[in-house]
Amino acid sequence: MNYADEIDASLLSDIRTIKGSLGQRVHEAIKTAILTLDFPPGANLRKAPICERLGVSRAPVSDAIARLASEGLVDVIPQSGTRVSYFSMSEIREGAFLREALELSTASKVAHDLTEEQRQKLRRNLRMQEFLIQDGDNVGFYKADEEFHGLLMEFTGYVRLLNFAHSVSLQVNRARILLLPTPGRVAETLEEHRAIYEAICERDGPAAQAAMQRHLGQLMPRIEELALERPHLFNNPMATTKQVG
Amino acid sequence: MNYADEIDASLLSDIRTIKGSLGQRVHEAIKTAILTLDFPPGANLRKAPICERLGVSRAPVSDAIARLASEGLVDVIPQSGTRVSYFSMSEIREGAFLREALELSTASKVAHDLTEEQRQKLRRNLRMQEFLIQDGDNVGFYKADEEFHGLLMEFTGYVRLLNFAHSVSLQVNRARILLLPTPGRVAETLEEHRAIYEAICERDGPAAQAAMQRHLGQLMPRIEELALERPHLFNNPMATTKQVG
DNA sequence: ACTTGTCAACTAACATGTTAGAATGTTATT
DNA sequence: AATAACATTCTAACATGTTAGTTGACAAGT
Repeated sequence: MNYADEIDASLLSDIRTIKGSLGQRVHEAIKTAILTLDFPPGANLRKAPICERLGVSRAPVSDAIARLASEGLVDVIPQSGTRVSYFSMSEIREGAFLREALELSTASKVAHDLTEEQRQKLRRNLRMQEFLIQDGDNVGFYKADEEFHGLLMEFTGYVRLLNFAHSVSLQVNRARILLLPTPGRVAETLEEHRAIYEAICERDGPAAQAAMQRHLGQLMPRIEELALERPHLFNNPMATTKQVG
Repeated sequence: MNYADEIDASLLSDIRTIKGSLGQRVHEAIKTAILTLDFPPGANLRKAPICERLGVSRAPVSDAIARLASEGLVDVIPQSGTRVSYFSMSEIREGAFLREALELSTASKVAHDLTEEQRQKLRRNLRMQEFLIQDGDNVGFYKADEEFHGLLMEFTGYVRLLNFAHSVSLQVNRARILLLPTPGRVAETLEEHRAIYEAICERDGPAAQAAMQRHLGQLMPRIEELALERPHLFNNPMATTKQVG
């Protein structure tokens, strides 16, 4: 009854290039493998091959697994084993809700106390987005998009907010990686960013929130589609894979 | 240069009464000691006395400390030691911001899709609050207050939201325990809860958010006062204790 | 007095051995 | 054939030994 859901530890990146303690390095390496689907949902995460591949003992690997469990990327079954967690629409919806909550409050606060210097940084970022679209650089645009939201959170003065937002939307982002970029979407995204920017510049908190809400509201419907197209990545894992090859 | 900031492991509760793995039990016991200030900010958290007191080896204690570190209750100094974290106004302000973000989105969503059954539960809770105030039961009121907010989050259908809210406001709550209940405050609180309830019943999302914001806005000013009254609990720990005995 | 360097003591981080519970396959029983 | 008892084999959880980096005290030099 083994669905070939064993991990291939050779897919783990070399931890010697990562900073921090061994525990942190191992955590980082496994996390990357999970997010890139090298370790697919449902895969059995066994310590022995990981230790062998990375050349470390079980202690730092246990440490890393504990971190992954607290992030929700793996499920530890007591006294039995550890498995890469399936995509869960309920978790993803919840993550999207939490992220929206944080982004809305962020937009409101930044609209309230934006400085001129901060405004210029946003302006520059938007110009960069324009350029990257014209250049057809989708990967670059993705990063600029992330940076736009990161800048807003940075401007709140709450230094932990950005990390927090990342952790709540981790499941959402894991699923988002699977979304193929649709042609017109980048241009729309830019327009939505512009609307947020303009509301903030006018110190209009509610308008900034509304614009942000419209922007974020675009994502979930596309992920809901994904769940129908590739059900084997989601729980319940009993669903058979017939549609997609 | 030791400011008598050594822990007294005998203050740890017996872990035999707690459920879960040893790691979870140890975590729970230490967490309680920190939140009750039995382990004061700045205290050196040494493994040996903890192991001795609880009758366990270092492994589950290390596990517990890792959890505490991820919650921000302790600071691990690599290769050196672990200390109970000081109260940090920046962390507390940030926690309050995050909690507000979650509570506002929660209030809005619940106002949107409240069922009659849910309305009745809120109604019952409010009646209980009234009774407890008349009864002079402050501790009971505190719990009913928590339950009120818990109910709202439960009604969103997002099962992890409540845990999340707890974790973000952990630092806020740790400080809140030190606030002495001021006489008129409970009655005011009840009024604020009522305003939230009524806005929600009228399906008025923005009004529910506004009422929630007024409610939550009462807390931080009192904590800011606390920071001035008892500076030795906060960083920086160099501040001398002269005012309070 | 004020650095600077050495050393001893302490601790987190890591490695490894041990225990006990869960899953799975096998056999015995009906 | 279905099922219940059993045994085998996993693994997480736990215990304990080892390593290496940090800290602080004290001594020596300025």
